[in-house]
Amino acid sequence: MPAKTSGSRSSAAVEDYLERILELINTKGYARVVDIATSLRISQASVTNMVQRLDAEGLLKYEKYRGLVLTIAGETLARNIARRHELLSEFLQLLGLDQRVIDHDVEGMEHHISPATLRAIEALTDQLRRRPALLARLQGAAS
Amino acid sequence: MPAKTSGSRSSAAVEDYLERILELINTKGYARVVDIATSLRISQASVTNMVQRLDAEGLLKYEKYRGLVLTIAGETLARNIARRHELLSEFLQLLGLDQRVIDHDVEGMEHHISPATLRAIEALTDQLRRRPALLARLQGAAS
DNA sequence: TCCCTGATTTAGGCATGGCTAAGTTAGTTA
DNA sequence: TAACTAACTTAGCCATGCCTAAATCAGGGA
Repeated sequence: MPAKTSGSRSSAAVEDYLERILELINTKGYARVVDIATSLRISQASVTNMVQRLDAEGLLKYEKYRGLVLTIAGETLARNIARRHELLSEFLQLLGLDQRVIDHDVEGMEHHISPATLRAIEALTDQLRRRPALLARLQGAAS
Repeated sequence: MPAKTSGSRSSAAVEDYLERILELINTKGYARVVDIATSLRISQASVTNMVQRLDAEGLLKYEKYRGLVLTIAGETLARNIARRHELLSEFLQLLGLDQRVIDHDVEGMEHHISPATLRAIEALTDQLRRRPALLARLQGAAS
């Protein structure tokens, strides 16, 4: 079986891991198993398992007991996932929703949004930002 | 353990079943195992399994080899799920997205949208409908 | 250097929600 | 009414991803 690189859809779990790993690397400079586990609120054992799988899929380089780094493919994917997360989050913020609701909904939705839909939401967000009157009207309706 | 009625979050799978069952009942007058299976593109055995579970959860009444009907709780829930699906679908249609993309994304997202977010999107949809100029600008960007 | 401890890994399970194969049921048809 | 067949159910299995408990590793201090 050839190494799976850009093909083969990533699962929601894989996307969550990559997103957190990139975030940890960006903020702390590295991503240890214990940090990933804490951040995702899952056990360290589960993280070890998934990290081995991500290594097998070529999304990161992993050395037992030592640590891990994202591959180019993994980092590119992680960046796209992070960007999607941010765009959705900004869109919902514009609608005046509570940040906890936003975090919950984005976490659930983000794995199911196709590129075309994301582009459309991005364009909509841009337009909404320029229409404060419209926004004011919307934010009255939110929780 | 008391019968679980309105409490306890439904899984995405449960929501998908209820949505299809209501749709079948509305269009054909009944929902047989074989119809549900075909509609959801899963095996009849899987449907039997889930239908028994939905019966145990009080969302429908099921008689072996005979058929099923939604309970009040099940129908209410199914209607809410269907409405959420429609609202999301209409919103994405307004953005000018391809119907196949819409179907795919809504199916994925719908189970993760909270009531507050749904209300906000509903309000946004209402406002967008009144602004053809804005819509025209958006639909240029979509695939 | 030896040991202690926190970090990590392995082993073995569990729940969800799919599947196929092998029966069972019941309505239709001859 | 007997049998055929489509619909349905049961039994047993699989993958994904999570878990806990029990090793194992590695770095720092005595």
